[in-house]
Amino acid sequence: MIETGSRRREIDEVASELFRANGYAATSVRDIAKALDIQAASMYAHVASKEDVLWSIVDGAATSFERAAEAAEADTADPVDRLAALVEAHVEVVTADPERSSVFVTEWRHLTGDRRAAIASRRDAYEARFRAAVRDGLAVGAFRSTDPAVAAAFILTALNGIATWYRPDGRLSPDRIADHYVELALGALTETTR
Amino acid sequence: MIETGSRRREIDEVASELFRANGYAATSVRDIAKALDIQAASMYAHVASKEDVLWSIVDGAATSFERAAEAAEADTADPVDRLAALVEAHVEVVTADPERSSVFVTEWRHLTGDRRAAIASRRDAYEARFRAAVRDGLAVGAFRSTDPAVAAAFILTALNGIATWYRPDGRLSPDRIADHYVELALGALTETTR
DNA sequence: GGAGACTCCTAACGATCGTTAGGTAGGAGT
DNA sequence: ACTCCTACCTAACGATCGTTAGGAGTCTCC
Repeated sequence: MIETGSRRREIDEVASELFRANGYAATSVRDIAKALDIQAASMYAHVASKEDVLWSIVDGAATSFERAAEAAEADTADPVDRLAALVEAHVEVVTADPERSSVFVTEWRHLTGDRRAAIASRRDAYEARFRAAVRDGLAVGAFRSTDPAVAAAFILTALNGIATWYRPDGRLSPDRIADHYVELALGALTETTR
Repeated sequence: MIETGSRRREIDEVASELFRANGYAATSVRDIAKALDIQAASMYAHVASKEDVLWSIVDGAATSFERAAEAAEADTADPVDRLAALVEAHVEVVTADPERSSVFVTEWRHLTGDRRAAIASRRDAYEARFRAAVRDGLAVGAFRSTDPAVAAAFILTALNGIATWYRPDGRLSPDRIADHYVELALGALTETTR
């Protein structure tokens, strides 16, 4: 077998940090091994290939986002509340594991073949949740007239940016960031007094 | 000399496309040369190193953003109008050259030494323009109470996302995108009726 | 105490990387 | 005619890449 052991998890952790800091292509297997104080060849007792490490990280992050979004949508019927819950859930996932999230957002394109296609469509399905919330909000007259695709892209890219700059020891707690982003995202869509 | 000739500009164009599509680290000098139908070694008649190509692209893009922001700020005294002008200018620069802009946003970290530090501080100065507009808008009571740093990051990362998905032959014209984003960005900050 | 899983080692493979050396052909300016 | 410049070539350099082969300790469970 090749997928067991706690070492496997350490590899993902260390690799996430390196991939976020330097990018997947600029990080060598020897870099990851060095951070674990082992030889590069020893990596292959735990992993079949470098791309497998990326896949494991990206797949795990994608699953986290999907599960959080599902839970957020489950107990909110109102479109506005649903969008707020989606934003909050996204912030929570990102801040809970910024390395993994950042790699998911920026490095998934280095996957090849079926895996890349699978992530591309899962990303699209995830974005569709936001588009649907915007569309439904428009339908009930809660949001100012706008293009759902543009609005969803606006909000989602803003959310993904958090993965780049967030640091656990920073000035802002995950909760405060979530509050801010919910306010900003909903504010962008609701009627203004101007 | 090494910096003249129109071939030099073609290198930047082709390299921008490849860097945006595959990333700097995953793009070889031979890839760029192949797209120009020349040998890899022939690249070095025009360019001193691979990093020089990245620098030329990133420096050019940074200058474009700086100039556009300066012009946008020049003829707008009101903070709200100024933020709107900054957003509009940013969208214009991105849509005018999405490849270059995308490389600027995502690949600048592969620069090394002084160049990397210089771009980091220029990026920060650029972001400071947005923070200042938000802060000034708060001061005159035009914006809902918020954290200027968070709000600026929110808007800027949303703006930078355009570089990733925008295609000149897409559904939306640069003008329509600019209008949408101005509306969304200002809406995020101004008082709502809720 | 033997088996099997887990972890890591040294050594090396072929491929590809950025880059340099040295040379050639054609055009422009004198 | 001569020289310079631009633009490209072939050939090759040392380094580094992801990965494989083959072996060996340590641990747990029967």
